[in-house]
Amino acid sequence: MVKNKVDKVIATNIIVIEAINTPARAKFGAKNEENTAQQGAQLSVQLRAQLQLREMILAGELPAGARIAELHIVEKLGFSRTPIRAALVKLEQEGLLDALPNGGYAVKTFSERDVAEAIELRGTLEGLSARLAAERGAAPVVMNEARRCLKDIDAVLSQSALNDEALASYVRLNEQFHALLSELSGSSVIAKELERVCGLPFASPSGFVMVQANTAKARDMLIVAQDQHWQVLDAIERREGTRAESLMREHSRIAQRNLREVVQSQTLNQLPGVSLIRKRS
Amino acid sequence: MVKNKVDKVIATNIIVIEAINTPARAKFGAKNEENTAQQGAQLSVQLRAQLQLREMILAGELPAGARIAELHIVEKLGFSRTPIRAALVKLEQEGLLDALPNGGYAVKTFSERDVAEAIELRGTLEGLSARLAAERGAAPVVMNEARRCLKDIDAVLSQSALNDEALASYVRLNEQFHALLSELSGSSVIAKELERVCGLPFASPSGFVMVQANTAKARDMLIVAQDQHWQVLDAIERREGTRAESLMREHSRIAQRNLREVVQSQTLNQLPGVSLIRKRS
DNA sequence: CTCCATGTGTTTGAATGCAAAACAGCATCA
DNA sequence: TGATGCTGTTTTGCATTCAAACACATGGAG
Repeated sequence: MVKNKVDKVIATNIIVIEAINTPARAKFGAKNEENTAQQGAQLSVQLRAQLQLREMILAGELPAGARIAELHIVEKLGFSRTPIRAALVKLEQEGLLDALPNGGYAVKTFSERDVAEAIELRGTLEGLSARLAAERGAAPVVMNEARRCLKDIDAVLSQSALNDEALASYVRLNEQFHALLSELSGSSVIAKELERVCGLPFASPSGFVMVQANTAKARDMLIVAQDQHWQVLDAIERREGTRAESLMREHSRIAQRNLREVVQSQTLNQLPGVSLIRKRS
Repeated sequence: MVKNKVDKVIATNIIVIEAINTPARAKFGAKNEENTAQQGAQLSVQLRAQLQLREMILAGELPAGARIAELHIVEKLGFSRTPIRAALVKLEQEGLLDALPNGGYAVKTFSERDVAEAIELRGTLEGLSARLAAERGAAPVVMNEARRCLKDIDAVLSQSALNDEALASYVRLNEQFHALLSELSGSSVIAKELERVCGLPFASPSGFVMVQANTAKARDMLIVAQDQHWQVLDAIERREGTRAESLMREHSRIAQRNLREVVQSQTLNQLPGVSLIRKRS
């Protein structure tokens, strides 16, 4: 699974942050090309342009708020204008670019408040999904998958100190659980919308998984999150819709807390996506 | 305001239904072209293609679920392939088309359940918006605009029997109020997502406004809805977040009820968009 | 009779050429 | 000195052309 590449940045206070909204969208964009195991080999030019552009934007190579000229991108990526135009349209719909009045695009910037609202939005949608799953009853197979996923997370968290690869496992399993959760409602409409929202920078369920590696505090945070995971499944099983909804909303507030911590510690400009967050509205 | 054209269909039982998701999206698509008063005159070719295509889809001219070949559209609209491709991409992101595995698109079909979920989704998002407005406090100017809008609706509803043009006024004002509501939270992120969801067929706040013209029953329904409008504003003003949220959720269930009635009475196939709703999953 | 292979035609994906519109810079006039 | 108009350059929007992939059909072989 090369796909689950995780960018790690060690900041001053031994804070490890993992931000992985890239894979989620990559899967989305490449939905029809699953047969190509090679990364950049057989994908269509447009898709490659889209992926590379997103990476560049998230890495901050294109200055936030700056106008993007097609020709510059053409020059930079070496593709023709047609697929690049298509990629730009896709990225605009994805929310990473703004369409300018007289043509062209600009790299979108997000205030801290925008990010907070995106997280709130995700919590609300996941809450809706969980409530519907509880009210309608969820498919047993998916429930079993979810339970199994949580058991795996339990196993990862059982160790008292988490190394980098344990953390990577957590992030992967966490993504998986949230994906299963959006499946539990059986609603493709909501699942699609949820997928969209998670594409916004840092709104992804594992957008911030912050760990102060040596202290137990960070692990404790994950323990709390994992308890919420179990309780949500329990609520869904007992058909307690409101409880399930509340739990998912509260669950998303962990990300809110992490967001606050991240913007306070200013040292993290290397993180993919932070360059898009402007300090003050 | 030619833009607010309303398609009216008189069915057997003197049921008048107004469906207007076209103008809302048109405004969205043409956001940067407000200076051009003429309808089809100065708009870019791509935009015209997009609008015409959407109209054709909603009118059912393209068979639901059928594959759309670019060349057919080119032939039909007379534009070149480039702007048509762009329009297709936009319409796919909008949710009216599905991208097929090997290129090309298909007209998306919606089960009754899909539509119900879209409405539920809108209710949830409007609820979130209302709650945030209440918790954070809303901008007084927007609140005043909203109040004024509701007073206008009151005036329309004051007459005991509603003729067609009164109904059209209601629909217009209703759209306006819901737009103001999404503005009240002050969240561009949520507003944007709400706009997206309202683009789905029939998920728009006035997606169904059903009136059995001669009976008082339909007018009473609007009276109820209007009361919810006022109560939401009241809740926001009193900073009662949960109440505001619950009200908007319940408000959306009026649309659910209308949906059920519409699909039961089978006579309405002329309505823009109904052809996309398939009977059984 | 069935199954596989090959060829043709249709369809999308990508590239390039062309024209029009927007922006920047400069010069001229008030 | 400031504002306005003109011109040249850049940039986007649209059309057309070229190439490659897929689907279907037809023919041959087992």
